[in-house]
Amino acid sequence: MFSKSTEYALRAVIYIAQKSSEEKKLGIETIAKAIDSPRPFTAKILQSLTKDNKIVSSVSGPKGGFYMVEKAKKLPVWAVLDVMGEIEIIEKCVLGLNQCSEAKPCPMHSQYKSIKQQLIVLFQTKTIQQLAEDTAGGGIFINNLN
Amino acid sequence: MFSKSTEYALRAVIYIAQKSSEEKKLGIETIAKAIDSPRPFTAKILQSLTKDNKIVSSVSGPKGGFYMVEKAKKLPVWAVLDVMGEIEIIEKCVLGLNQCSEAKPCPMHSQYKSIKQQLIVLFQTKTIQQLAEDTAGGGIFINNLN
DNA sequence: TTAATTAAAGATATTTTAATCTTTAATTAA
DNA sequence: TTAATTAAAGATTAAAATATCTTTAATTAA
Repeated sequence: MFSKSTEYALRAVIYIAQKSSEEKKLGIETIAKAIDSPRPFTAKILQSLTKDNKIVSSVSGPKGGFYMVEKAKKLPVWAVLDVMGEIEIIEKCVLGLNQCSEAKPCPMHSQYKSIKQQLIVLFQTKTIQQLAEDTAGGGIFINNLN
Repeated sequence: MFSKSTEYALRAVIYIAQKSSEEKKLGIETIAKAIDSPRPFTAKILQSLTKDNKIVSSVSGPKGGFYMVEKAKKLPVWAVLDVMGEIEIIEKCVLGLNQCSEAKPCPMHSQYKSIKQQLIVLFQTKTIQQLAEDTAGGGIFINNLN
């Protein structure tokens, strides 16, 4: 459904939310290994999530790394999708029409509408922290290893 | 949700189902104009839908063009998605894990499962002909014009 | 048979996405 | 201050998706 960038972004924030705090920062090496993603590409993605410290925070130098503050962990998954520019993917018309709406619908519109709404609700209500907690419990994974 | 290729493919088959028959074939020019898509690219896409005459049929030469037989019009939208290689997009894990399953789920798995199932049912039950009929009725569109 | 018309096929070009690499800047601790 | 460590930034490369162009083959009608 989403781009590779977004998949890595989601896995990264779930991992960072689960393992980091202001006292315990994580290096890019550690993160990329944990979520099984290409290191330099993951670094690029984290840079965009770090803009304005909105989702991920970072500090350069020794003992530095990436981390998330409690407030950020409580953000919905939607916040990540928004930064990654994926909102449109969910919202846009199945047939790719520029303005497909109630007033001027495509033939899939009325059927897709309710499914789309469920996707939006899911991503807007589910928080990063909830996903991190699920993963911490065990038996739920965010990488391809094993 | 889908690639541009697939969006054009869906719009094209809906139009062809609505306007063509074995006696009335449609030129690529006509089709591309009707669905507001790039002509040569649309031709390429129709070529793949024409493979084995499974979905679209074609005849070269004067009075030739593209058309669909009644049996093909009754195919589900899923058949088009399959040819276009989009099944994976719907089925695959939200976080991009290679094998995300009941046995080894990602943290979005259980929540996304039911939405995914609805998408599958929608595309497997809705036929090309049904979409064509909706469009023929007026007030429902498959292009960006007007 | 010839000319016209149309799709098929294949080569090419452009754009976007994915990924890597190199240099710079920031921070820390010795 | 110096050396080590780490992310930031930007340049570069690679691959895939999107789009176009040109040539060939098939078909029809004059």
